[in-house]
Amino acid sequence: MPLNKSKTVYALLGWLSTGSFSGYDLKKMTEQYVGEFWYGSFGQIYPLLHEMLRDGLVTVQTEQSGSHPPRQVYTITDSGRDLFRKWLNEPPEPDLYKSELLLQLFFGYLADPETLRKHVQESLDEATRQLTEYGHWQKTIPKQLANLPNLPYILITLDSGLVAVHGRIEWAKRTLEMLDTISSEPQLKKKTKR
Amino acid sequence: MPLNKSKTVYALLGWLSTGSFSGYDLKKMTEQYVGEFWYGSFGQIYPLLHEMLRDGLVTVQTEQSGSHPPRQVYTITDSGRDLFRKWLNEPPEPDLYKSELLLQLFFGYLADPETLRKHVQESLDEATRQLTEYGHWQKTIPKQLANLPNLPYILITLDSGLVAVHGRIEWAKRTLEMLDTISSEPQLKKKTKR
DNA sequence: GGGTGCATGTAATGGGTTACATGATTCT
DNA sequence: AGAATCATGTAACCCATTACATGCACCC
Repeated sequence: MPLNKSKTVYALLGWLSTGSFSGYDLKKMTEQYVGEFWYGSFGQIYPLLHEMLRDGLVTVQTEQSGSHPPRQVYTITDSGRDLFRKWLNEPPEPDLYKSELLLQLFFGYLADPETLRKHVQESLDEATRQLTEYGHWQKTIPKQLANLPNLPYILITLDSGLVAVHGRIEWAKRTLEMLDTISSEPQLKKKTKR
Repeated sequence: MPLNKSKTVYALLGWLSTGSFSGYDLKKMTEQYVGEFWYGSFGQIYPLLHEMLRDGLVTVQTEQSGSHPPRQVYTITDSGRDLFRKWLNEPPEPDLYKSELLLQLFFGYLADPETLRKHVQESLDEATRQLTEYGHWQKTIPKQLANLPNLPYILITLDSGLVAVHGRIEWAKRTLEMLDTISSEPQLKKKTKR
């Protein structure tokens, strides 16, 4: 249903409206700063940049750098800026969310309770790991990007991640307890046929 | 990166392990009960069912029904049950999440603050609407599905949805306030060139 | 009369991942 | 010595959406 037609173009234009970058840079920055809610592989980004060049949204400068392939550094054009601004003010498509874990839990009565527990535990671990990472961002971002005009907006998206992670941690803990009570209830306990 | 190779097959097998259903039924049930974290279009489900039939995971019975195309009612086979159970105990791939709204907010300093506010407000409205819907489910599901063995598991996934919605509401309210303070700060206020 | 729901299906298109190819440099 | 990082790109594949085709029944 939602979210297609390579909105990733706008992620790239967004970065390019703050400076000139190579495809490699753009991939890395996207991963680091917006990876929680947006991403694109090299196999997607490089062809996209070529299309953007063809459509006059960006220009390239080739930087010879001795070894490895020369850096192709892209710069946004006025027409690229216009398109980007137009998109910024358009209504966003609804979020996209899919979870294999929840699908398994929904039909979980047919699964081995211990295995299920293990997967929820792993989800909790991952969320906890992310929480400490967010704590790190909250400390360093205001210093690193203090000069960028979009600092308050970055903090908004950071907040969104934090709320989501807190929620997942809460839920996972509650779910672990629930799974314990389920598997200890004798009438629901699985038996190998006797 | 994550989540492909039509795990949707398992959503279908999940339902079919509780009874026999047509493609149309499966689409509707999936939408209603697991739509928050899983979905598939008709254009995906019908061909999938044909493949599953070919692979011996299900059988069909054709129900003549006078008007409209005859219902193709699918029943899971033992081999289908085996495959489903195997999947249930396999580690799930990480959740997939994408948000165009957050991407716009991240680069929001270039946007019209009022428009951005409007989109966040719409997200808040949608979340609020979902909250009342969840309240409805919490009341009706225990009665409707009391006989199903997976009731406690359904409540787990419901809880997950509730936590997420509460988080989104919290965040949206906080974000609206933040956007207000940003746009009222004179040094950051946008000006049409004078 | 027109919209919605029932009911199945196919075809075109597109979006995106994964894998591959290449190869020097730097860190462990 | 071997892994990771820098750096760009192409091709195969595949998953999924969208649009289309068909047509009856029911409700407003």
